[in-house]
Amino acid sequence: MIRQNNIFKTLSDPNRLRILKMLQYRSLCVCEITSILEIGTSTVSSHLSILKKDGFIIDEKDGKWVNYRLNPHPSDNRVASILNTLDYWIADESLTKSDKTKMKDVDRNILCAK
Amino acid sequence: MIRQNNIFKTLSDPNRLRILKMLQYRSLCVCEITSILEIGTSTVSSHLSILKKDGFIIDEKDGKWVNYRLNPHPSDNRVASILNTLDYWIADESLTKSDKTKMKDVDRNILCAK
DNA sequence: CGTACATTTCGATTGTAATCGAAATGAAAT
DNA sequence: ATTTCATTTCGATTACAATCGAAATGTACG
Repeated sequence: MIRQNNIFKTLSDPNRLRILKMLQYRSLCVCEITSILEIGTSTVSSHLSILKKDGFIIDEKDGKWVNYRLNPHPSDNRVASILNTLDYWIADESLTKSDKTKMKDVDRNILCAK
Repeated sequence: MIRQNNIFKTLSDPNRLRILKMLQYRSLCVCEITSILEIGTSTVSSHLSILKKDGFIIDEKDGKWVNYRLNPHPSDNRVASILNTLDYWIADESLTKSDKTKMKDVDRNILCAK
């Protein structure tokens, strides 16, 4: 099997879907996402680079932080379609709901300093 | 990670996408699909059961054959959306084009008898 | 009912993606 | 410029999905 440039592949991972749902509400830095998903920082970074490669998200440097947010102008129509109707495609189940709750309490200044 | 009832997961495999594209044109039995994809029969059967489980396709018994075709009435709205605009979501690249060509020459009566 | 044959199920193998921890990178501040 | 700290990259491990071949199932037909 040859090519693997499949947006469905990118959307097939539950943690990547959780990230997209979180970024609906506001942009987040890597350490915030790490704290909410409770997986390793390097794993989160890897997921973010996959989402970025396909144009689902963009990154913005802010000092020592890197903020990620949903891409407002995706070049791929299909990516734009998904992002415009994210709640239609990705159901709001218990996990994404609790992620949302956690987002309110997350503070990168407290959180990310070990 | 808990749940894995993800239609994107189902759509993430290239062979399953090829199957959906082929079924756009007409229904096919397992041995025809096997011959076109050039992978094992049991593998094809497994892909078909995954596509069926999520409601992308249905099966119809026809004697010793089982014909598979696109589900005309999916209960999941997202599945219906994908199937209604399949060419939008799945680009028609070289592989799916050659699959289409092969479909014309495939005859289950010649093909499936070893 | 027994043979033929399409399909499915099962068990094992292989390939690939997700994950982790450590090391490297890069930016800010002292 | 050196330290601090967020992030990324790298290498290795683990988990899971795709694949295969063999055995089981089910249906038609003689």
